[in-house]
Amino acid sequence: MTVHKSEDVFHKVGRRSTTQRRLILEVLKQGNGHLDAEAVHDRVKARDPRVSLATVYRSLTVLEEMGLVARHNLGEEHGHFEPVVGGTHYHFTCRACGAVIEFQAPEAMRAAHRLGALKGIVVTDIRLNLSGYCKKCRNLARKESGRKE
Amino acid sequence: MTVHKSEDVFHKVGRRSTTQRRLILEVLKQGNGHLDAEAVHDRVKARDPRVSLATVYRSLTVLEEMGLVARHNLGEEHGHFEPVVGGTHYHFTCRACGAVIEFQAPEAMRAAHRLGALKGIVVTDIRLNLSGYCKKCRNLARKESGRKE
DNA sequence: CTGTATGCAAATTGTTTGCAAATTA
DNA sequence: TAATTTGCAAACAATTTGCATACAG
Repeated sequence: MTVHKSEDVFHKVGRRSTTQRRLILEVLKQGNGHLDAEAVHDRVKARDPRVSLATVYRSLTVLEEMGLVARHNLGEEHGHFEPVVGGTHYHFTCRACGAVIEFQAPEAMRAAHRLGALKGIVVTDIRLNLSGYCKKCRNLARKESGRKE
Repeated sequence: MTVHKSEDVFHKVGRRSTTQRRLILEVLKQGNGHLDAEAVHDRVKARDPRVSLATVYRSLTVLEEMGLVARHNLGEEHGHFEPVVGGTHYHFTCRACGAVIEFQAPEAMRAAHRLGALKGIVVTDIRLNLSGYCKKCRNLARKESGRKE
């Protein structure tokens, strides 16, 4: 009778529901949605100082396997995580201020799948990452010709 | 009179043209196009054993800054590099055999730029990575439900 | 010659892992 | 109680960096 109590999601996949895991998931949901492991760790520590970074990583992996969290390599840097909520969306990252803007791109999906069909490929994952300058930083785009940071 | 001799590309940006840098660039151009730092190092060492991995990394960075080489995070793993040759293209990576297939996607570019215009964003870089199963491995797609590797 | 580039090894960063103790079911 | 999960610290992989030496300009 497929129950849907949030504490139950773990049991459904044969994993234990622990304080840490629930806390981490909660932090991710409340966060702006693009936290890296350390950011998650910081926020988690704020509520329970004894949670280790290792546990954060392990839990993120579990949550990812459960399909509750998605991992992104936004700026080609280290990993960022966000809770899986609504439909698929993609990311734009501002090279100047680091702001992340999400957007939908149905065309991209359609194109990708068309391509797949064309080449006999099964596309299971589409990752579309744009980068550039957001409205605020647009003006700076010209200036930045030298080394950054 | 903008000269275009290959040895000159370095001078144009105020960098020295060294044996190592030229060798690394050459290796990249001759490679299948998606080598990681170590693969580059191996191939370079085959021709000159004293070239260090550090130099490979430093040179790849330089070449990237010069726009001669592009860095990709294909399977969300570590970096892969390929020489910048023709037009823009994107990558599909097979989750089973690791094969990388390049493809064009003009629609994606158009969509991305349209989006940019729409939101007042300047898009300077589009990264579209698909993953799934190539024609060969398509059948395996079903099987893979458990842990991988 | 002057200074940038290299080699080597040590340092960093991001992430994973072994093991004993704590916790969940 | 039995089996996961956690914490801690040590292990790792990928990449970067300090410094003395080698080489390009």
